Amino acid sequence: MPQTPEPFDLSSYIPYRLAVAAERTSAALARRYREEFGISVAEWRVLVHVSDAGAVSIRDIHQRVHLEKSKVSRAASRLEEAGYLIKEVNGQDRRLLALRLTDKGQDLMAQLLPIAQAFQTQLKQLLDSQLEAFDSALQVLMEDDL
Amino acid sequence: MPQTPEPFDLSSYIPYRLAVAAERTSAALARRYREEFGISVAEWRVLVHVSDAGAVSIRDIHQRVHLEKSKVSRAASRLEEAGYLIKEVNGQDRRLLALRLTDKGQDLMAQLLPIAQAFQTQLKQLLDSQLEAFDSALQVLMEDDL
DNA sequence: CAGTATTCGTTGCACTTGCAACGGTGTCAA
DNA sequence: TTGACACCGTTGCAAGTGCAACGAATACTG
Repeated sequence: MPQTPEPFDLSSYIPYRLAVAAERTSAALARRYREEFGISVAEWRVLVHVSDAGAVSIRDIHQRVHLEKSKVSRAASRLEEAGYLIKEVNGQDRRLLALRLTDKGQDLMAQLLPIAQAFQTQLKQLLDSQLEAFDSALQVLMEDDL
Repeated sequence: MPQTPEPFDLSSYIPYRLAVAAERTSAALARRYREEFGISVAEWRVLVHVSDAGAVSIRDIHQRVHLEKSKVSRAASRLEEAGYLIKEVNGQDRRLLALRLTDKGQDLMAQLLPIAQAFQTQLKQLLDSQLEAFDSALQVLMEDDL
């Protein structure tokens, strides 16, 4: 019996499908604001959290938005250099930073958020009846031990 | 009316959820063979396609497994250097390469494939009743224009 | 044919990434 | 108070990445 190296169908392999779908989705979103605003995905996540939560530390962002702390640090530095946010030292604990949006940063978010919302709406329409199951599947993959 | 910068919940944002789920899944899989076999995700995809399709070109792999051609080229070079595959020139069209697994490469796949299959099984069990909808949602995200 | 255009895989380059290590700061117990 | 320890953000470094440009090979066109 020849040991056929049992064919493996990558295109039905969940980690692969997930990676491709995520990459396409991120790329589609990035297209919508990278060229116009020069914002990367990492910077986008930092902006969202700072915009939402006010004065946050690098560590806060790291924990909340699933980014390496060095990635957060560098994204924040780029955003600071671009004038979208400022870094202050936290008075309570001087190891911590307190990141805040500048006016320019708030203007930026006022432009970015509608784009992001529209994309979310588009995706929801696309997924339609599968949305609910899709979402709870993602929840499992985001939280369970793998 | 103060223009509240309408809160944006990143944790319910599909591109974000998808990215996190994909990253966790890929990381979990990579853990299972990176340390033991020293194989990256790109190399894994190349291996799978070469293992499946026999003598393939860089371009074939590029189109089939969603990898930049330079990424494929470099992954293939690493795999060649590690002795898992060989590059021959295609006799019909000498611009093309024909990648093939070596015996060592086939041995490697014989070890990797069961691990990959087991992980797929684990994921299917985890997703369970949502699996079908999840899969067709991924199909949409992989194929439709976004 | 000759000459141009196209395709293939590689590579140079600038940039990003992950990881470990670092200095600066705070905590806690002796 | 002092010393050991833990935590924060940054950075050095090696490796990986995307993109454009390249030489080699082939296809096309007149």
